[in-house]
Amino acid sequence: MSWTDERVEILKKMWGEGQSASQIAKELGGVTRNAVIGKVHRLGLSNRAGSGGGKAAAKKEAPKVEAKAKAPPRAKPADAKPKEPASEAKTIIPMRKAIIPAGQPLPPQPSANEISPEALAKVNEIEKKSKKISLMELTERTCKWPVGDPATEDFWFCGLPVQAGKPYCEAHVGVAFQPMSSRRDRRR
DNA sequence: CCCTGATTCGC
DNA sequence: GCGAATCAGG
Repeated sequence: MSWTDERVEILKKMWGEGQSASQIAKELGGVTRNAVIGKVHRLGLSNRAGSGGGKAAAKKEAPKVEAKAKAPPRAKPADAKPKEPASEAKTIIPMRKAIIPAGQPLPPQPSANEISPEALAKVNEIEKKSKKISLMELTERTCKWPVGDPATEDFWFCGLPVQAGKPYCEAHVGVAFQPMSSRRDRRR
């Protein structure tokens, strides 16, 4: 496949809409996300926040001139801390009080100190689908949200896949961490 | 592990 | 110009 005008247009459009490179690649077909990213760069629109008139694109220099040989030195931290989730903690629901050091800006203060009903409903749903894994089955990419009573057999961990470095699945993240604000409006 | 974009460099 | 391999991060 080659970058025809049409394909480039689609690329520009989708990239402008904030679509990810992989999504664009998938849409276009015949190209990988790397190809898309490469093209984006070549087109000079890598920075989605195009400098509309001013060239303030001062990025940090990356003097990494690695030899292109083989066997790159992969850093392996080998760091594994299983944390300590269940322990006489029936109600682990993190309640975020006002533990903010005074004198801070606190820009987005939505005065909503409750867990959104949506999030709760979501949790109820996913808990049905939860994998009910045990403590030992927890990995870095399984939701560590505890469900049930640790003192009984009715206890398990959600176990659903987490996304980024978060300890919980998407739904539980929503309950654990108060969203800065309800984001129900989408710009488009 | 999944994902994201950024960069390099042989082609 | 192209994009796989790699890097860097969530």
